Amino acid sequence: MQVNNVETLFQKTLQKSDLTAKQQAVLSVSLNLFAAQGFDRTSTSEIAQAAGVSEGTVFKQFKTKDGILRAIIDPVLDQVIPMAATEFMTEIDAAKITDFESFLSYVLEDRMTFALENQQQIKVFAQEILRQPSLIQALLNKVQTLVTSKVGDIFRNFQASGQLVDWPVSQIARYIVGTIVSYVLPQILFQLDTNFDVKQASHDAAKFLARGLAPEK
Amino acid sequence: MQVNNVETLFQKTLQKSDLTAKQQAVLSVSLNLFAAQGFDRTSTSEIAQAAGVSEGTVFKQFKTKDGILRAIIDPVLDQVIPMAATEFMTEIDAAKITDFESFLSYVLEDRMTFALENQQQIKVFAQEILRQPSLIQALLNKVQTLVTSKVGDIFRNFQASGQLVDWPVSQIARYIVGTIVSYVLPQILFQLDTNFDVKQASHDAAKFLARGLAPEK
Amino acid sequence: MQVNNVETLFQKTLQKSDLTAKQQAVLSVSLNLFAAQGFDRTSTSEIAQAAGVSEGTVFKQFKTKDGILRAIIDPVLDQVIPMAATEFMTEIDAAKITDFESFLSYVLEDRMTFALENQQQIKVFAQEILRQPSLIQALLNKVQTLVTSKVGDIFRNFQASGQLVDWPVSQIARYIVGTIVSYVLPQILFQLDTNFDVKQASHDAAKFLARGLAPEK
Amino acid sequence: MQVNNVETLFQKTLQKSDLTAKQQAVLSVSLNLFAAQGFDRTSTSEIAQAAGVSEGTVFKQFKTKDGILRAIIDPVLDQVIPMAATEFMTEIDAAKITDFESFLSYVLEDRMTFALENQQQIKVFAQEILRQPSLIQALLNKVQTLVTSKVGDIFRNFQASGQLVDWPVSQIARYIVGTIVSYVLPQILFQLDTNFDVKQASHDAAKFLARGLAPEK
DNA sequence: GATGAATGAGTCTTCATTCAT
DNA sequence: CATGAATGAAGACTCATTCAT
Repeated sequence: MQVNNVETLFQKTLQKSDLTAKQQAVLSVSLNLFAAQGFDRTSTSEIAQAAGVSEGTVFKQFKTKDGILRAIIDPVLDQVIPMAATEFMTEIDAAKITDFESFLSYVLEDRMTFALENQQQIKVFAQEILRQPSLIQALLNKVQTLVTSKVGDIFRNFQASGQLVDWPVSQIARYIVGTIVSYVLPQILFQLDTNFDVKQASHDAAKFLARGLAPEK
Repeated sequence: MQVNNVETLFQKTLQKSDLTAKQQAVLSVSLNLFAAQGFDRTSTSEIAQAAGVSEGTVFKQFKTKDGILRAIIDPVLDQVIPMAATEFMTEIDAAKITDFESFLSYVLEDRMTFALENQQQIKVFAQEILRQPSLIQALLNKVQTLVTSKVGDIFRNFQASGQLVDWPVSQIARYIVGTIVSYVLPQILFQLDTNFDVKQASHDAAKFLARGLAPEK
Repeated sequence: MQVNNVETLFQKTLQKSDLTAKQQAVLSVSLNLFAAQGFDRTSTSEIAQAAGVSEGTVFKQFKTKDGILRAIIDPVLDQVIPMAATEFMTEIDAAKITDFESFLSYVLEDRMTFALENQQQIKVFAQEILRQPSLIQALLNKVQTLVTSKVGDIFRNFQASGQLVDWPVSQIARYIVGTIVSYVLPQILFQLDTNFDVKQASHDAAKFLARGLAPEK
Repeated sequence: MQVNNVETLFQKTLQKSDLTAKQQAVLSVSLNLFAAQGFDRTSTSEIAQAAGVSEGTVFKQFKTKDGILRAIIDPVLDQVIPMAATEFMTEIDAAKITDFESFLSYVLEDRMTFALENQQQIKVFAQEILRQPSLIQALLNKVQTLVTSKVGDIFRNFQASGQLVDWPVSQIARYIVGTIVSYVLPQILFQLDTNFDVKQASHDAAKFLARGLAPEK
């Protein structure tokens, strides 16, 4: 399993861009500060100081404070997420898993790991979504064409093989996502970076979901 | 079923307090503004204007802007939530539901309705939690003593009657809460106040949960 | 002769308005600073300091720096100028001067005195006009209806009595204004507040104009 | 009649100087921007962009922003104006005009054309003079030695031939300049580049001035 | 000579908070 | 208790200027 780390991909995106080392530092520092204390509670002078640059430098590149936020969010939305989604779909295909519970276990572990490894970005996104819910639509749009059809196919396969109940795709997806969130959100909120056993958690959750989503006898 | 509406309870709490009409207006307006645009993006002058009072009045009673936030959150935390929890527990007892799926259906409908009727407060809480996760601990602490034992008892009853799998209480609760959230969060974020069928949703979710949490054969 | 002093009228306008003493100080100080060193070269902190108020006070009332400028220019445009024009017209009527050169002498002295007594406002206006010539149109519009017809009547009277050449009103006015400007502008620019003899100047200029504008034999 | 165009002379001066093409572009662009929107409202980065050079280049040659302004004003003051004045004086001499009104007509047309063809420079000068009236003294000083004596001679000639009233030179000059300004200033301010008939205007004004300045009978 | 990233002092503006009336 | 003018610290942002490449 090769989980996609947005952070890593994000860094690569940065380096590909023509940003100088200082500008990259600004973005990197801003991400951390925004995640830790929120966009509104982070001042540009704070960013400048933490990045070791002058305040003018911050604005030279990003024009406005919102520009910094966009410079963090947009590439994730435009490049990282689609890239990660593609990789994820490819993996699933390659894994050729025919047992639904194993499939779930695989998916859950992958996505939980993904979420835990990208807590910062997720926190920034979460804050942003609270004040601008349209963002989630933008995010969904990016993934939709790719995922929807693919996920639909997979679900239909499992339904055909008698392992998945005949409910709408959206409903099934809802329960799966809800379950992932129920594990991941507390971790992110409380920074319980300690001994969270992803393997155990995904195994438990897969068992629960597999049975809740088994076909009605 | 008598769902507890925080808003109503909140208003009652206000009236019991010795706040003047203007002070109550300040709190009421603040709640709406905080929910709609966030605490940091709401200025005290905006509050004053919307409440139809002078800027000085806003501070007369609450001392600071944070004081307003606390005046909104604390009573909910200290009085409303416990009160609601107590009522909820009493209801459950009174309902004397012995069928687990029916029980779930009842609980889910009740809590979904509760959440949908208190979107404002929940949004303010959500924002506040993102920047101060300890709040969730405070909230849990308030409910814990009351709920934990009670919920534990209930779960153990259903386990004893062979309707509920023998997993830890926390894990079972996690799945139930996760499922509720998966229905309620999108509604709150996107303000889809239109035709959301709580009855249908709780019925579907109850079925899913009942099977996912059925004892292993 | 009762020359209208914009400054005095301006002060009266201020006092009639509901501005506090501090806000009036802000306007008064701004007028002087803008005149002395230009709008762009005057910082709001400089204004605050000179007015003996905090910087916040400056913005409390006028919202923006441009708001201060408008608070200086607009009342002059909307109230003072029309008022002054009316008074001026009334005076001319009352004077019942039938000799054209005497009339010119009277008018020139009056307007020169007016200009010299309101150097500050004129300087601010001049600067503003250079970057926003439409202002002059606004000014003309205020005075036009009142003055045009009146001035036209007067000129036509003098033409009828054979004392004024039969040129278009606009051309005649142009020469008169140009002559006034040729005396007044240097005074304002160089602050030669010393011994400028308005009486002598207006007498000389009146003689020049009366002959230049005498009917062709 | 060969009217002197400062712009052309200015360009020649530039080319004579050892400025590179880029530096010349900076000056040329600065002149236009300063005239259009004022010195203070024009940023050096704006100049750099409009001139198609880097921000550093702007300062390489002229050291400071004020340096650019001086690089525009000084050559005009030091070389262009004197050169133009000399040419003008030579022309007048060569024209050998003995009729005062014809003389005025010639001079007025020449200077009006000059002013209209150099609106940009004049606007920059006007702005600069408002904040630094000493500039006008500098300008006068440049022209004075040359013009004063010459103009004095010419006036005295016309006075001797009984065509010009016996007033001080400064007063006569004042009326002539005032009349020119009364025609030219509105044109420059309102950019009425359309059909302004210089010939007609100078003819009208010459007639007015000739009579206003005729000797007293 | 030319570049443009970097600088940091300075600008306008906002806002929570105070206090005399 | 209520008012709203006043405060001043802090914020986002601009811009002339420098300097290493």
